[in-house]
Amino acid sequence: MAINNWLGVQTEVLKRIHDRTWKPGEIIPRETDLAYEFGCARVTVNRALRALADKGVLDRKRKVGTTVALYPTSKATLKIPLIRKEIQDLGTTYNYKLIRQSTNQTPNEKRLLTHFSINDNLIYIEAIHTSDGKPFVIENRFINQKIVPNFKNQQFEENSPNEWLLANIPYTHGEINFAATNCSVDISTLLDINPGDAVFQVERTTFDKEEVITNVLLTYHKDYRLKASL
Amino acid sequence: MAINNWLGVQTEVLKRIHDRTWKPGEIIPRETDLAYEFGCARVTVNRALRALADKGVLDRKRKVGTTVALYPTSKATLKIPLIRKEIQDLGTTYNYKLIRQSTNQTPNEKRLLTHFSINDNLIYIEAIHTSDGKPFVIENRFINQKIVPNFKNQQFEENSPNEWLLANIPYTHGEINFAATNCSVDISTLLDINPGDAVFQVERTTFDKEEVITNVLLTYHKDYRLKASL
DNA sequence: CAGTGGTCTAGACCACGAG
DNA sequence: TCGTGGTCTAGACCACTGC
Repeated sequence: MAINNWLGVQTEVLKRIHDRTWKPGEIIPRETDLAYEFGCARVTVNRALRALADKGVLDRKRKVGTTVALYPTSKATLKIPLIRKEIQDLGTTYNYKLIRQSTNQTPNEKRLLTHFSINDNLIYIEAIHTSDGKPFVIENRFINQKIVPNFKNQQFEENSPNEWLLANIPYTHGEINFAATNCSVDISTLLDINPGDAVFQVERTTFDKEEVITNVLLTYHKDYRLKASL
Repeated sequence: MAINNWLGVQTEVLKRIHDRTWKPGEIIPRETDLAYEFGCARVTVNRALRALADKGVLDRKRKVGTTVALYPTSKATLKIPLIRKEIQDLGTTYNYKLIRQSTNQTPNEKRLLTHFSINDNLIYIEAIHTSDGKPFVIENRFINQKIVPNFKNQQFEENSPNEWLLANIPYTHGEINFAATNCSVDISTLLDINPGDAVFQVERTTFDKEEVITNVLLTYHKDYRLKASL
């Protein structure tokens, strides 16, 4: 009869939320009581409830207790795969091509000034990733030149800077923005679509503590869908 | 000298990954050894490493050991707030207005057939959420009529169906899709933008086990940005 | 101050999976 | 087979927070 593993406890708790034994906003029994009821250690109950609180299903507060969250739709997990892997997972052939590369750039777009200062030296890279030869996404990337001291011009000729950065430059955190834009003439030519077509853009900035490592703008082909799960 | 809490262990591990004592792809010492080195219990090390594995920083495999992930950019957390809360957090006034509502609809769009079967009875709702009176997002929602047995026509006159569903209909999981589209004439009129402008769309479907509860398509005003963190 | 969750410990056994 | 992470237990003390 005893539930003696944390996943079992989690399932039972979810069941009770689900059948409305415990309703949204209501307080549920304290860990000690649940442990007694389930016939397991309090730590086991704690692990189960903590996991649910992480997911946003429960709210926990010391001294007050654990309540069923009023609005559990709070968090979604988004897997951000390597572009190469994303394309290969579609069963198609991946290809990377460098379009343009330059050094000693200064931030020349508004969005960059959020992250870089006006005198920063940046490496600029423009590249395209293709799936079975068809344009998949355009990459516009700025890299803080300080963090690539021995930069060579051949560096990103063959390989995506993203993969090189991930393997060589550790980061502490990052920001991502998603948006929709009417695509410019330049981009539409590269993606082989019409100017003005709506395209999905992802802007990602990664940091090493306070310092910006890189800022990248990815402009996807127009039928791209990003998926996540709740 | 001892590190005797899991956050401390986590910090130390991150430090070593960061200063490249442990490089991407490399195996790190086993839990027992780290516990001995840090002077704490193995469970404490386990908790720290498990948390990092959840974040995608480490890969763990039984019998093999723990390795530093090659491509740590794997997961981002995305907070999906209530629209009302999102608007109120901007410091603006929130308003909800029902545009149209009908019952006994059948799935009439391709995307719906992924989730509903052709004979399902659905409630359809079209509504607009405004921020200081300006259009913010259009909501097109289908609700499985089976799960709202006592549906009244006034139900969503004053309040967003989303909030009602969250508080009253429990769900087990959901899917989210993000896309960019050129907006239609109808939508552009509602959002007060030009037809063809690129708009950000979020399609969300929630399930109660295998059964679909609701499918909603949110079409945001054109300058909307969705943010997430790594 | 007192009640609740948060965490640590030492030892034990289990489950997966590489060889 | 057997090494590694995964988990459980019982008991203890800590930390936050409402009263």
